[in-house]
Order: sequence, then C-alpha cells, then structure tokens
Amino acid sequence: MTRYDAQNIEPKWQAAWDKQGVFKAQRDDSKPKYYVLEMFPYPSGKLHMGHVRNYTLGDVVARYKSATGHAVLHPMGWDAFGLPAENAAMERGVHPGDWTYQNIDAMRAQFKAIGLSIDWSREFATCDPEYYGQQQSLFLDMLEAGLIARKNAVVNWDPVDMTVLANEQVEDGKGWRSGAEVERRELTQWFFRISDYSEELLQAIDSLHHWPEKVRLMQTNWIGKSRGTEVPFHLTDAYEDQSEIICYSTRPDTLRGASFLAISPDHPLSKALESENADIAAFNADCRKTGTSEEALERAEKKGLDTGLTVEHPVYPERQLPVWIGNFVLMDYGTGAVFGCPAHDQRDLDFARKYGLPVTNAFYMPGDETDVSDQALVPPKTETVVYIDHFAGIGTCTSQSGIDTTINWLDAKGLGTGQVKYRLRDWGVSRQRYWGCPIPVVHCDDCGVVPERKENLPIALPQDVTFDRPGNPLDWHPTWRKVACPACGKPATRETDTMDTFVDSSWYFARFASPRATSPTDTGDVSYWMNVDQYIGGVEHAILHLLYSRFFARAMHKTGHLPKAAIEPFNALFTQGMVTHETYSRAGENGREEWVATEDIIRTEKGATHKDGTPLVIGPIIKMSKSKKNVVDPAAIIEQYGADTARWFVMSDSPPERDVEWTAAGADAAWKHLQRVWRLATEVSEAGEATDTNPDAALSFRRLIHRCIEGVTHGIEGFAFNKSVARLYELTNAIQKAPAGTGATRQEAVLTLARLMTPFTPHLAEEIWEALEQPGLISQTPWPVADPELLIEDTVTLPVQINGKRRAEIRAPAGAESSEIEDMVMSDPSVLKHLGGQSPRKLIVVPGRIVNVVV
RNA sequence: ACCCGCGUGGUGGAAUGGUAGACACAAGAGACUUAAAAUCUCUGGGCAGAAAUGCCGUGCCGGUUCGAGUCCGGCCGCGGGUACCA
Repeated sequence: MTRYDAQNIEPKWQAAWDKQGVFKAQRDDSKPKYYVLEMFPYPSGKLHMGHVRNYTLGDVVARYKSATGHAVLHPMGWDAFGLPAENAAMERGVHPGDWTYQNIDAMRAQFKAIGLSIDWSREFATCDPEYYGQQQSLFLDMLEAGLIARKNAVVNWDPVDMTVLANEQVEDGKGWRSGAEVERRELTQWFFRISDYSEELLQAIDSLHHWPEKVRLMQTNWIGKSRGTEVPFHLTDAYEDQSEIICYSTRPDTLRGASFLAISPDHPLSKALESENADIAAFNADCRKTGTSEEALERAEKKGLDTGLTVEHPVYPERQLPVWIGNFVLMDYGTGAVFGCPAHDQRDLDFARKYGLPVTNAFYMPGDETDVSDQALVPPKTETVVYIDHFAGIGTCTSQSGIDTTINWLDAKGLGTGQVKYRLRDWGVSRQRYWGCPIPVVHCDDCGVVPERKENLPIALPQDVTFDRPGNPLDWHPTWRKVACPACGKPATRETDTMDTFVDSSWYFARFASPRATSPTDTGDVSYWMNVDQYIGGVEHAILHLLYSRFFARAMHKTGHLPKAAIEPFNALFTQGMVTHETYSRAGENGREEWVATEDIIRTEKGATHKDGTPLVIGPIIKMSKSKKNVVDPAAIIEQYGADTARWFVMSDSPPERDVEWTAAGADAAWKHLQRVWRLATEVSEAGEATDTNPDAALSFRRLIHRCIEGVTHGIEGFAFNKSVARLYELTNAIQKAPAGTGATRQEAVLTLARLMTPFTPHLAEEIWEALEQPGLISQTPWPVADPELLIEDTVTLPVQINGKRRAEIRAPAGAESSEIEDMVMSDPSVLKHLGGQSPRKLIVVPGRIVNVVV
C-alpha cells in the first residue's frame, strides 16, 4: 500500500479535467441551469486563506449541483482596477497594467492548484479594454437614459500633493503621503442617480428571501427612509434675496420646543454671510478643513457661531429664534438646516447648554412633569406622551401619532410640507486617477459635455504614462486628452476622470454569461444564465457592492441589456466568515510590540518562541492580515499537504458563516484523515471481489451509508458543510470498523464515500474512483441518492422521562401505537421502580421521540 | 447612542420545544515497535461512588410548558453594523 501522494496526484487530475473540458459551462435546455458565483478577487498577486475558503465554498456547491444534473456556470474573473496598482507604480516604477497582469498570472496558477471547477474559458479582467469598453458603452446608454448626472461634490483634497484622495488615503485627517491636513473641496463630478431608485431598492428588499436577514437590514438602514416635514422659517429681516430658511425635521411635533436654528457652513446663507463677516468666513473655513471621513466627523467637536440673524417661529410668530451656523449640520442631507429642540434631542441639548440657549419641553411623560435638565427626553415613538399646549390640539398620545397629526396640520395650514427622505445619496463615480475605466465623454468649448461615439470605444488608457509626480497622469499626458469633438469636430478635451472600481464590479456577473460578446451582454445568454443562483462572498460587501449591483441591474434593464427578470441579480446570497489565526509578538525596538511571522514561530507546550530563541507573547486570534503577520500561505500548505487537505480543513468544524481558526494541528488532522480514507480505499481495492456473508450486519451498514448520503446532501443544501463533513467522518469510521461478512457493502461504502467527498476533496475522490476501476471521472458521476426505505428504522429507542427527567428507555417497533408504548412503559421494571407504586397522572407519548410520565 | 447577532466541555462545534455535548481537535491510558514516527484500541461535562447509580450542568435571574440550550421578560458579557441623518 502506498501513501497518498497529493503533490503528484492533484496536478494529474487538474490536467485531466482541463483536457476533457469537464467544467465548461454549456447551455442545455434539457437540464435546469445553476449559476454559482463567488465575489471575484482583487489580483493582489497572492492567494490567502480567505480566498481558499470563499472559492472552496462555491466549488462545493458547483460540483454538487453539477452532480445533481444541473448545467452549471461557475466562472472566475479579476476585479483588476484600483489604487494598489498605482501605488506599485509609484513605489517601484512598474506600469500598473504590467503589475496587474503579472499578479493575475500568479494568482490564476494558485487558483488552479486548488482544483476549483471553474470554467476558465470565460475568464476576464475588468482592466481588459474589451471589458471596460463595454462598460463605457453601458455608461453612454445610461447617460442617454437619464440615469447619470453631473453635479458638484465634496472630495478630500490634499493641498500639498494637489490631488484628490480616496477616503482610505486619509489617515487622521491627513494625506497619507504628504501628511498635510486634508481639506474639503468641491469638484464637478459624475453621479449615477441611484437615489431615484431609493424607494424601489428598499421595497424590493422584501423579495430577497434567500439573503441573510442581516444584509437586508443593513441595506434597509443604508437607504434610510424617514418621514418628516419641511418647515420654512421666515427671517425677521430678509437677508439679500433670502427671506426664509427651510428646515427638515422628522419630529415636527416638538416644534414648540424649538429654540434656535442651525444651518450648515455650506448652506447658501452661510456662504453669503462669509463675504461680509470675517468671523463667519473664518469659522466656515475652519469647518471645511475637517475631512469627509466618518472618523474625522466623529472626533470633531460640536461648534457653532451665532450669525446675528433671527427667524420667526412658524407657529408662534411672536417668538424670535437665533440662527446659528453649526459644524454638525450636513448640507447634503435634508435641507442643510435644522431647528434645534434641546428638550428632545441630545445633540441639540448639548449645543444649547454650551451656548446658553433656552430649553423648552414640548411634552412630558405621563405623570412626570419635570423639565429636561441634562438628559434629553426621547422616548420610543410608540410610547404615549403628554403634549403641552400643542398647537394642533393633540394631548395624550404616542409620539408617532403626534408626528402624523402635526405633519397633516402643518400641511393644512400651509406652514410645512410633508416629506419622505432617504439617506441614500447619488453615487459619485468620478475618480481623479489613472488605473480605472475612462469616462467616455469629451469637453468641447462650443458643445459643452459631449458623449463619445460608440464606434470610438473602447476609450483605452494610454500606455505611456509616468507616476513621477502626484495627481492623475492622464492630466498631463502629452496627447491623450486632445481629441476632436464628437459633435462638431473642433479640437476638444477628453475627460480625464475614471470610474470608481465599484462600477466594474456592478455588472461583471452579467458579463460572465457571454464574456466575449461585442455588446455588454448577449440577450440569449443572459436570459439563460441569469440570475446568479448562489452568490458567495464576504459580509464587508453587504452594502455598497450589493446595492450598486442591484441598481445597475435595473439600469441595465432600462437600457435593454438585461431582462426584467434579472433586476434582482442574486437569487441567494451567502456571506462567509473570515479565516483567523493566532498572533505572536515580542517587544521590538524601543519597546514597541513587534509582530512575528507565522513561519518564524516554534510552538512549545507552554507557549511559543521565535526560532532565534526569544520567547513570544501569544496574542489574540484575529483575521489573517499582513500587518499582524499572522498569515498562513495557502501555497505552502498545498505544497506540504495538497489542496484537498486545505479544502477539507476549511470546510470542517466551523459553520461557513462563522470565522474559522486556522491551526497547524487542524491542518495536520485533516491530512491524516484523508490518508486514512485513502488507506481504506486501497484496502478495499486490494481485497478484490467481495461478498456479504452476514446479511444482518450488511443491512445495518447499508442503512448507515444511506443515512450518510441523506445527511451530507442535507448539509450541502443547507450550507452546513461542517455537518456534511461530520457525516463523512462517521461513514469513514464505519467503514474502518465494518464487521466481518460485509465485504460487498464495504466496497459500496467506499465508493459512496468517494462520491460524497467529491465536492470537498475532488482529487482524492478521482484517485479512489480510478483505483477501484470505476468508469469515467467521478467529477462527472451523478450524486448518490438515499433510498428512503433504508432511512426508516424498524425499531426505535424511546427515552422515558418521569416528571421531565430521563429515567429509562424502551425499544419499540417503529410504527407502534401510543397505547402499545404506554403498556410497554408501564411494565418497564425501572419505570416501576422510579414510580415507587404511584400511578401516573398523565402519560405523554411523542411517537418516535420520547415518553414522559407525569406523576 | 441606536440597530442586529451570539454566549453550550480544555478547544472548534452538534442538537424540527423531546436522550445536551454528534463529529472533530487537543489530552490521558494502552497495543504494536529495540525506540521513535506512523497506525490501531479505549477513556473522557462537573461532583460523589469500586460500580450500579445519584445530584448538578448550555452566561445570570425569572416565566410559559408534561418537557426549555431552543420560546417569552429582565440583566450581564462578547462580536458586528450604523450615525453629527435633524
């Protein structure tokens, strides 16, 4: 008997699959189709364990669906545009394209070594001109369909490098390269009008039955629908052409407690005031220095400046409210102006206390008429409150009905306008960078912004660019920008902004249906293959990527590129957990914590030491990451144990949606198990022709085999691969301990085991299939079907409880009547002993489950 | 702060309201071996007991139920998401 030699066997089967085109997706109207897709990777150049887990999950599904008679589409591509390539260009002087394609080559080889059932003939990268050219075509169609707008937006501006920064390039409010304080600056940008679809995208979340509840909730919150009202406040004295300030409020019922107005530093009125008031100009300028990132806003202190202007309260005109500029008021939500009601909003209360503004209650809690002091009174909207002297005549009711009544009242009096607002903002896609899909428009002095002609697509990125100065290389390319206007033919300038990489990933799933089509999609192919039946990826994409894709599918439908049925492109979504690993550290120079790479660790009984002998501190178990140096390189694992071991490990133990901790011991154990399976298969193979001479033992063995088929299938269907793996362990144990006289069934068991293991460890399964002289490839062999007859036991063991405590058990025929079981229970010696002569008050028989005797 | 999710042996984790701890890892004991590795066998929630068995046990407190890890209410802890959103 030989040891299982994964290093030679795995490439052999990969070549065989490749040669026979086993995984080529083929339209076949005689079969149901199944489209499995894992979120495509960024080509960093190196596979990590997270990839192995993600793609193995999808591969198990793909191989299972294929074995159960589906026409499977399981493609792979590369999300290839983005910043890291430009960084590499700046740091090492390589061209972003060369860097990217080299990485793709390296990663493709590593992916192939995992033995994934991918149809590689459909591979593409988003940086292929064939792909982004079609994306430009989509852009032009969407522009024509009114789905795209051009407007001003605030960006992070690095005043030293004179360049726009992505949010992730802003660290502590400073540019990552220059270290300069980042400023907010307005630029004219391209936007996808996703906010037009807010309500539809929100409503349709209800139809996403096979999405995780968590993701649906996150999207709902992100869209952020709120009902409120817009209330105009008249300026006591009109300022220039402005006579009123419109505030948006979701709590108009608290209008009685309004004691000031706060407007955004970017509000038109604030801007107008800047020119004549130096203090205001300075204050606003200071506010704009704060970056747009969430952390920057969070840390910023709530500050305000009194403009000296006042407004009339709309309901109590005799009251004059001061108008402040508040750094916490956002121009791009609502109207950029709010009324402050300190009694019923904590932030307003803090502001009022800081600047000495009045605090007036609009309502009390029933039976508690104390005024607000340092804690704003904000009960849940479903709770009943007592309104004080309310203008719309409401007294005691829930806040929600108070809000509704007030909105209607204000509407009726012409004092406000009921409004539904969404947090979801239009999607700004302009990026001032080189390595992205060029936006296909031209700026002409005479014609303005002109869309490119489709026959000029793709608008390809120029190759000859340099990264020796900051900013966008397209801006100073000697010739690329200079083009003839597509409308009038006069000299004009090409747009140098490129698209956000989220655009690239918003439709790639549709492109896989016909990756070489000369239009974005092919109607026949896309109608056949879409939707994605099972989408798999990290929860970090729960909001943006998935929401953008949902929007894009609608936009593609509107522009004729997707059928109506595909406007929700992902039928089912699965979000998998991370791969984690222990961290190790020691005190480095000047006492700072120094992380130590996994390969430098020697694990000892008590802890860990560096291979140079210094003791190490074992840190927390966290996601594998370069910065913590706790990565385990899949390539090294594949070299040591083979791909099947890595696949088996990541599918074992932890449920796929949870994090899995990579441990050396676990990997070793997975490898040992696969060796054991191989050993058993070899034994069976060497035993040759065998017969069953012990029919009873053989029958119960066969029952076990079929329970295993049932369990593994059920586990895969329910994305509980860890449970499938447990059933496979059970079957392996049973084969090993098979009683004498079950030789034939044992052979059957090994063949079934191989077939059930195919989705998890396909190479080993093929090798066993071949060793047992079975025809064809196991990858093309149908999935075993459990015989329902064999799943039914003839006798069952029923636990007997007395007053809820398990005291005995009885064996009863599977279909026994309750009365029969009652008789058996009441004559069972150990039951009688526990009853001690008492007669039961009640006997509960749950057929096939349990008996409870109540005394 | 708000919104989700989760708390089960030494560990990862099983368990349609019905025998808690499947399966695996780590551990201990044994077999084989000159020895080790590899492999195989057995043990394994806690306490008491030689054992049979008994009591306790799924973060804590209470409730519903013949029966609760599972359902309900409250608390504690951990994880995730989101937010100057008016």
